[in-house]
Amino acid sequence: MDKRKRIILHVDMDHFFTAIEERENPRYKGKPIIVGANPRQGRGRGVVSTCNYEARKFGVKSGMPISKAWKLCPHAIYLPVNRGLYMNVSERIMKILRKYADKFERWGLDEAFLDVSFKAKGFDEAKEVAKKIKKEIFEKERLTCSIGIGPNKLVAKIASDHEKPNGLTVVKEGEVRSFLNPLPVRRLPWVGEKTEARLKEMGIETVKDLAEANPIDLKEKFGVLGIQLYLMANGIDRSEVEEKKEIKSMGKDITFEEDTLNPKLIKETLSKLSEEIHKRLVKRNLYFKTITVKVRYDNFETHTHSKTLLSFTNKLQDLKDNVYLLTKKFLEKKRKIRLLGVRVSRFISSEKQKKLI
DNA sequence: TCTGGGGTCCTAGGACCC
DNA sequence: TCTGGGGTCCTAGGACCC
Repeated sequence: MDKRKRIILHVDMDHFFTAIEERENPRYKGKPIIVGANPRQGRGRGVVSTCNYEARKFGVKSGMPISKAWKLCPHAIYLPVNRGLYMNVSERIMKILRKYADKFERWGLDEAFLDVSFKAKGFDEAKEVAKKIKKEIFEKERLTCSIGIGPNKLVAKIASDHEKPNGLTVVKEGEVRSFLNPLPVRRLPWVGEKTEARLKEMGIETVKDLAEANPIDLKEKFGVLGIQLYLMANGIDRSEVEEKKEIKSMGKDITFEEDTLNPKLIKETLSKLSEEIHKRLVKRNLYFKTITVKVRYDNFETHTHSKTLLSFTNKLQDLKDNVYLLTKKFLEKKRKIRLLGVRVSRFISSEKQKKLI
């Protein structure tokens, strides 16, 4: 085990999707831009994926229903999610970032962790590395990012969010406690709406409250997460920066424009979803074993049915047959369907599969 | 004639991340 | 206000094996 103190950077691109759209279309500059579902004059059913700072001035936020965004800011420029474009830009940025790291971990399209413990001797040098990174990304891609530096991933991640956009926040070991203590628990990773509410019931609202809570109580209430929460609140995070190796599952969901019971539409949609997933499987050379179908009814109630096959397959027909079979169970309910989803999991690579035969 | 204990796999649901 | 689509991980019960 290496005893050297760790120095971790978290790089977070500023409002990534809308920043790319602004760059590609200079005439959008200075105007509110919202990337997400089609607003359909306020009748759209998706959510806001990303919005720029001009749109945020009107109260628009990511994750918000697109219909609400329309009410707040009808004159914004509404754009669909151009995932292919963002993925290309992301690839180039990750390539830049990787050069600066001893160890590298991509986190979604627009974030990454860099362990620079060897490349930088101390936090001051790490700060210089961060400045270089920002400079190179801006020169090559005309995009800005916010960077947090800390003794572990947890602190780096929270630090990158501290000052945005185009921020740079350094939190050294000795400063971790005073940095974290005043924050609301919601700022910690894995604390979402539900966990925040349950903590509040226990009288825990700030990170300081959580750090001073009884870990036994937390473990009882939250299981593994309870221990994790206690450690995080005390600034402890030993998780390594490491690139995730293999994908665990692959799926596609579709929300209908209107809730439906139309058997023809349902069958066609299931076919399309299966075909899309099959394409991605072939591209990655994967065989799968488990199929899951997801249905969301008109009242947002969501259920899944899944089936594990006796052996691995990569055949489209196997996928479709099982998807239809699993969906049948849902259709018997005669309730209108809002969303359909198909997911496959438990993979094996084609090379390994061939060895099995 | 009332039944152990450990391990693994499968299924369903739910919270959370970006 | 009315809730996307891409994922990961955890929990809990039941089946099944030895």
